[in-house]
Amino acid sequence: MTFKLDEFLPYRLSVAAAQISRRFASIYAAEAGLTIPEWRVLAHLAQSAEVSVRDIQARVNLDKSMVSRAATQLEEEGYVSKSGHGTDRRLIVLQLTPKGIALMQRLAPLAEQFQQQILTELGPDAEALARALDRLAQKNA
Amino acid sequence: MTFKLDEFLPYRLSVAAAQISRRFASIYAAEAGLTIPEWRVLAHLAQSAEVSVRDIQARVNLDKSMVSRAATQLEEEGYVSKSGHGTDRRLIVLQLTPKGIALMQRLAPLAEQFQQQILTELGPDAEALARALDRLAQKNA
DNA sequence: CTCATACCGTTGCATATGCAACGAATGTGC
DNA sequence: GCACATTCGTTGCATATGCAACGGTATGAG
Repeated sequence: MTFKLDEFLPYRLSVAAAQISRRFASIYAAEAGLTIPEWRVLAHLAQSAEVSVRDIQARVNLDKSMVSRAATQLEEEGYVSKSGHGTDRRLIVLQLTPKGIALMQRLAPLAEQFQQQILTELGPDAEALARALDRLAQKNA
Repeated sequence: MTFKLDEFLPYRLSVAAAQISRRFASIYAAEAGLTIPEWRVLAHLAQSAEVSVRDIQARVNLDKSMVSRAATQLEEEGYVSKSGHGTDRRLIVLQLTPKGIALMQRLAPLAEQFQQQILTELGPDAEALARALDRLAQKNA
């Protein structure tokens, strides 16, 4: 039996990602009581202004039901507003409220700081990791 | 608002890992009807001979309840045997049955082939990615 | 020896997740 | 203009997941 799980790339990638997600999740959970899907939707809106549920779903690798529920939750908490699209009434336009913008301004530095810490841990291989993730994202598009 | 989710490392790592896991999961699901925890337990036993639930839990970043359920399922399917530990009767010794070994001999080449495909997609950055994952694993130990 | 404490694996339970179906709306072929 | 297929977001539901508590066992202090 020659197979070594410890040397299997998909496995190691999965473990590393889960651990890092968990570490960071504890940060924004403590700071704002957000779940992972909520954080992603919020952060995506911060970079994309006005988007539909479908736009987020496509980019974030999150089921649309999850995006929908996260958006509803964020709306109830006052961070996000939902409005109808002008010409296509199937679409919903999501955007941050002032309160949502304020929250992101509080969270962005924490995210930046966390990322910086990871980059430091990675050292010289950080750049190659970034390129590798780009390649994987493209191949799975 | 300057935060860019697309450039946020934890997020990109998580998306990439989820996509790859999903791709590979479809392979062993089709081949043997295994779930992700089952695959991990099986693969871990393939490299570690006799281990307890706790050993697996510690290495695989999987809740012990999940390991326990996966082990029970694998036992029912005849891939794994459970036996009592000689001196410490709290422990359970898990090991592959001949049927389990045969299954791993069938799956290992598929895993190898899949990994090879990923490495090809990654190109020259594959090595750096491996080193980066090593560093992350150490930091989170 | 005895009691308190810690550990192991299992199980119950509340929550999270993903798939499928649905109503509403739009687009398409004829 | 009209059926028919497709898309959007929501919701129902079955399953997966993670935490906490439990019974059983071992360990350590006194």
